[in-house]
Amino acid sequence: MPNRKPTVTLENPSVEKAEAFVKDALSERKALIIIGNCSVEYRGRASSKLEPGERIAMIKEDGSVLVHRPSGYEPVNWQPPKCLFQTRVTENALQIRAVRRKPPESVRLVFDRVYLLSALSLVDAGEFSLYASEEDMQKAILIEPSILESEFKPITYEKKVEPGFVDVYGIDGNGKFVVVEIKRKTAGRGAALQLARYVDSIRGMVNREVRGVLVAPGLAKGVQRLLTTLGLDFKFLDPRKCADALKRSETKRLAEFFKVK
Amino acid sequence: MPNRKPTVTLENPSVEKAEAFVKDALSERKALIIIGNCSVEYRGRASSKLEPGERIAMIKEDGSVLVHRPSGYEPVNWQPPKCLFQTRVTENALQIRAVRRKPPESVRLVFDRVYLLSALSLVDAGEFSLYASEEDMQKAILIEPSILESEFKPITYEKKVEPGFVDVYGIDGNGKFVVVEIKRKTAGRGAALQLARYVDSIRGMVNREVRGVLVAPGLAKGVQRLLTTLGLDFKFLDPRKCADALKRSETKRLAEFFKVK
DNA sequence: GAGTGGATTTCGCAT
DNA sequence: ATGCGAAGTCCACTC
Repeated sequence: MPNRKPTVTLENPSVEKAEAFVKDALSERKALIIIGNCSVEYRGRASSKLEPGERIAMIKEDGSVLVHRPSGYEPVNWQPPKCLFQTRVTENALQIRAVRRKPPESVRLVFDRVYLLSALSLVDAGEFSLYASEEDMQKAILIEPSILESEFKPITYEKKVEPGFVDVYGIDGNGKFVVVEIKRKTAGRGAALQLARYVDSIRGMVNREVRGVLVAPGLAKGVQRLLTTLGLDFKFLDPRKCADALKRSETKRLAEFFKVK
Repeated sequence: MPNRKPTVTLENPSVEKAEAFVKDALSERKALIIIGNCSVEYRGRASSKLEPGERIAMIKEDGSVLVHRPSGYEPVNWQPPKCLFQTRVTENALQIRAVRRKPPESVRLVFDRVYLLSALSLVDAGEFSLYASEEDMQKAILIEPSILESEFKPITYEKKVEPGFVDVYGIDGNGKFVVVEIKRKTAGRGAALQLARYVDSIRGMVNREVRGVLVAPGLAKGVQRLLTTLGLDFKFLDPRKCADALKRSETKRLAEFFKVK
């Protein structure tokens, strides 16, 4: 397509022009942005009424609908994908009804004024990848302990109150007790000191040698040295790798493992 | 403001023009829509990377950010309100960073092409009211049984598998057992027949007279007659009224009542 | 400020 | 198709 136009825009159209434009865009399965003064009614699992005001409405290619106020992260009204649309002009207002079955519900937008209308033909094949959160890193280690170190056997795990730390306890190949401290970002001095405290407190409780391992995708400057001083180990672990490990493990096994939680 | 302009729009601006426009809009706390080819990176509780593609980005007056692909109800990337922004041009691309503390996270949008840019000064004071869902109607009756009928005492309630029906059981002022069938919309023949079946099955289990009451904001044509034939009662109950009842009852009491669930 | 429960949750995955 | 659990859930409200 040499002459594709990603956006076709109309400013301050008459209600009639807007109707034609919207009908056209919807029939071509284009995404649509409508900015104007509107009221909204919803009927379905619940009901709602939104008194007139200036908002941003978005209809997407898959038939989802979003009505956004000028503030707030969440849409004030919406409809999930696969809606069917009905557009018409009533009492000099542009009316759009979005209906879906299962569950049966509908949203009706009534614009008495349209400021901006834009039909979008967007091409988006970009891959989206979400890397592991801290909790996921913990999961990955529990499921595939070898990503920490070969022969490592996790015993128990714990979710700490303090943000930024999630722990795993286990036994290493030499029978030593291992305390694992996980950090999803570059670990600073605080992480090392925190871990040192845990190791110390556990030394008094366990009848074995105790090792401390700091797990993170990187170390801040000087922390490596601090770790050595404190007698702690460090294991480089990229969240991406954890994400991979989680993907590898069948979800089933994962679910079973964590349903105790 | 006699000459307010709700939307100021720029089509296919150069990256430099876009930068100036965005900085301006952000400094004036305007809402902003940016449509173009972009990649997105997120770092925070987790991390994510979104490869380039054509998307709709929205920055709202409260500093929330939404990045929408042309399909899907949910934003692919986002940031809740109260973000701080940083805008600049790097390698001929418009870069916008939205940062927030607590939790510390950031989203970076990089547009190498902007198709449409619109700064919005929207006025939206319209009130939003959400009326009761079917479950809410049930709650309302349990909390304030008098909205069903005076002297009604709920005993137990049940959430049915079938969509569209939620039940309450109780005793009325004459000591009769009452089966309540709730419907949030105009009740049809099916509702009446369904209720009749329940009443019948319960008559065999309870050592009292059993009444059936259909609760709904309206009846389809001919259903009133059917109810009479089946010996069932009808109670008009507007979801709005239930919503009011819920609002009246302190949330505390409500929470306590339903934490058993 | 942290913890808790609800949502027109939505979404994905297993049954 | 249905049900169950997770989410960068978000959000409102209690402690």
